[in-house]
Amino acid sequence: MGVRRYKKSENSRRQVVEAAIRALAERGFAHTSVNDIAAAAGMSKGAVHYHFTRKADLIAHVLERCLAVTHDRLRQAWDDPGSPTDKIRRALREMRERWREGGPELRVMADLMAQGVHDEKLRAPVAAMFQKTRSELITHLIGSLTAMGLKPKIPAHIIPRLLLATLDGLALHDFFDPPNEEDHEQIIRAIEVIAFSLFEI
Amino acid sequence: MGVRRYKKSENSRRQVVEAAIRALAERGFAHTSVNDIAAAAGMSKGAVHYHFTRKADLIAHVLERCLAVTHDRLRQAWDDPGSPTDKIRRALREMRERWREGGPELRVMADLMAQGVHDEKLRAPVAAMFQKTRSELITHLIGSLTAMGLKPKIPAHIIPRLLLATLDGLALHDFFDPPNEEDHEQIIRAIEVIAFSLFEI
Amino acid sequence: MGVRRYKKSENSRRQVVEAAIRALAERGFAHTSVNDIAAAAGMSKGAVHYHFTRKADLIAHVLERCLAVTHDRLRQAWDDPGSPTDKIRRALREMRERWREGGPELRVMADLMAQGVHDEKLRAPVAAMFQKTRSELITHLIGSLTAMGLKPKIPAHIIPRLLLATLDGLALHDFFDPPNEEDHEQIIRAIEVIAFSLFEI
Amino acid sequence: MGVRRYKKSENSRRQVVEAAIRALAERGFAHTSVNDIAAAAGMSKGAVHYHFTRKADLIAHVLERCLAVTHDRLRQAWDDPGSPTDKIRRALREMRERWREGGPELRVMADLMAQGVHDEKLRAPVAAMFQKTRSELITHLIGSLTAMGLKPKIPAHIIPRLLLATLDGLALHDFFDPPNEEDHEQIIRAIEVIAFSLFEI
DNA sequence: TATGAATGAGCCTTCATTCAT
DNA sequence: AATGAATGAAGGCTCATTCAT
Repeated sequence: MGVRRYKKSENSRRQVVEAAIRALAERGFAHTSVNDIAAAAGMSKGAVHYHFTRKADLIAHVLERCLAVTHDRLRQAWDDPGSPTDKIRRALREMRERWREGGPELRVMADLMAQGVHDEKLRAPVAAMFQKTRSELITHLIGSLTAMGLKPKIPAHIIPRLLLATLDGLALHDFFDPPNEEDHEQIIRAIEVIAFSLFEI
Repeated sequence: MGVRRYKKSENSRRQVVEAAIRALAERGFAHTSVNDIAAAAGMSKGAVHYHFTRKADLIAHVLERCLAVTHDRLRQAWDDPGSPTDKIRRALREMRERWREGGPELRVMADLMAQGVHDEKLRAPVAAMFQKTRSELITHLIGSLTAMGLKPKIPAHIIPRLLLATLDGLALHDFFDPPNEEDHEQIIRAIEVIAFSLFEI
Repeated sequence: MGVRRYKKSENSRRQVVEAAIRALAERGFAHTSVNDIAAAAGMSKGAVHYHFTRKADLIAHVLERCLAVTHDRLRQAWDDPGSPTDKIRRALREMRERWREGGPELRVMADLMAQGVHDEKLRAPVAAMFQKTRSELITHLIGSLTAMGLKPKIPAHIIPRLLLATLDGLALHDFFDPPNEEDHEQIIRAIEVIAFSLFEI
Repeated sequence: MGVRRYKKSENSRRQVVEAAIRALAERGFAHTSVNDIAAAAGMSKGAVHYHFTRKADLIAHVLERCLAVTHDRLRQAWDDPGSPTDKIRRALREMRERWREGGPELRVMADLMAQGVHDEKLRAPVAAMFQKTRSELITHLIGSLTAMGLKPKIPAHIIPRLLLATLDGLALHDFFDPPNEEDHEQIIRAIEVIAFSLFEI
């Protein structure tokens, strides 16, 4: 009952966050004002600030949401049946595909990542995002790989950093200079090679 | 006298561009105003606008310059003597180190990328930068590796994309969540593992 | 039931007024939002506006209340026992001390004055406050002094104005440039000198 | 020549300050926006900010100017010929008169004084104003009085504080509850009594 | 060629006020 | 009687751009 009372607000908050993601994906952080977000959400600027006192608050929630969406998809890919090798292949492929389609969440994440280099307010949430993603990956991927009897050649906690960095970096390069379909396939294969190269056979 | 005047202008333009690079590296595109650039150049704001009517014009010239400088340094690093394996190791290490310092290049690059994602005018020069860097790498690195009798497991032109993406991605991750000294060493080792894993032994 | 409802409303109104005084004393009119007052009253912003449609309404009631409270305290201070000279000394000292703490009164007073200077609606109540305080003082202080056989050198009704003005003025000066302990003592002595100088010996 | 270059700017700055005084006198600090000041100065908001980066900067200059005007008048009153007693009488009278006419400068000073109680940014400049006024007074008044062979009953540096506080306090009371002409005369006489009471005969 | 002055649009934020419930 | 949600008007400030000199 008490909860009911906040339902409407929760809906509005969600609306704002989703509108923000849309707006940010389209114009980028540097060119998206609170006004733009309000317009995208079909609200007044004041309403946006009612829900998120500072723009930074909103951005933090945006990142959180982006992360959640990303993780959901990853988890789903992982939870589908198959051998560990299949899972790894599927997960890497899935992540790479997601970047490629350039869905709003990814664009936003990439944008905020780059902006965060110079914007102190963005730094903390972006760092948090990175850490969460890594710990997610370490749980699934590394667990499975070692379960397969593969022994990492380098400290296990380094591996997610390396793989995610590779995927993130590829995403950026792809954005500016998209590979053709064939190259794309080769790149995915190469990622697999890389991933397995980090383990003793 | 007419010539002189022209020359003076050219000098001033260069001054402005160089000052802009310094300013952008320090504060980032989003936080660098024309005023900042003017101050860095020891000129008035009006003077900057005299040389570059729009801020975007100036940025384009900044990009051009950055590219040239970056390539010069890369080539130099490569041209130092040593066996091919040494060269590769040194080059990877070199690139990684440069990123790590968080020097001007990273910041300017990050800006360009972020801006380029949403600014069509910047997209082309950024893409050009990526391509040039790759072709640079392909010439040297792959050449050396194959000269060593190593046969790539994947199409050779994919390899620079992969390696550079990895380095770029790592740079970003490092920025937000710097690894300790030990992890850093492991990461470099891992990069080498990755690099050589792309070739048949 | 009808009565009850009315009563409850009165209580709430009082709560709001008291919370407003607390909030205003702490942050000052210019920096106290309806939200702050609502928070101080443990209510919602909407509730405050239910009781006082305009913020100005509320402020008017705050003034009224402040006046009453201030006078009560003054009277109490005066009614303590002692010789007339003692009373005067004690009263002056008392008033000065109260000002010195920089307590709520000073802040509320400062607000009223500042607001009153430019807000016609507030002018009348502020003037009333001044007049009441003066007539209060004239009744007690002057009464006592003449009872002591002291004859004023200037019309008696001027004296409270002068003394209160001095105290008010000193309070402001002290606020911005607090005297050290020794100077403070000297100032109190000087006030006494001043007070008695207005009478024939 | 180099000086000429800044003439125009100096003029504009002065214009802004004077417009600010007018606007502040009319509406009070709390209700005067940078926009209002710009309008009063016949400029754009941007122009005002060009000359005074922060509103606080402008206010500081406003206070300075108010002070200067006030001091000029005081000095003039003081420099006119006459015996020291005459000078003192004339100076006190002059100061009191000035408050009474309620010229813009005085209104502004009173307003900022009161606002300063709650506004940290205003505090410093207001405090500076108080100190300057006091040191001005101490130079003239006390010097003359002691030159007359009058020995202060209280430490000399306290005297300006006391006198100015009295005058400031009276000004505030007068504003809200103006005395009639006769009382006004009595008040001036009383101030003289007070001033001389602080010295041994 | 270069400058100081000025502009105007836009940004984030605050806040009194209104309103449906 | 009271609340949470939403609004819209300012407010201070930044900044690319223009312009007379």
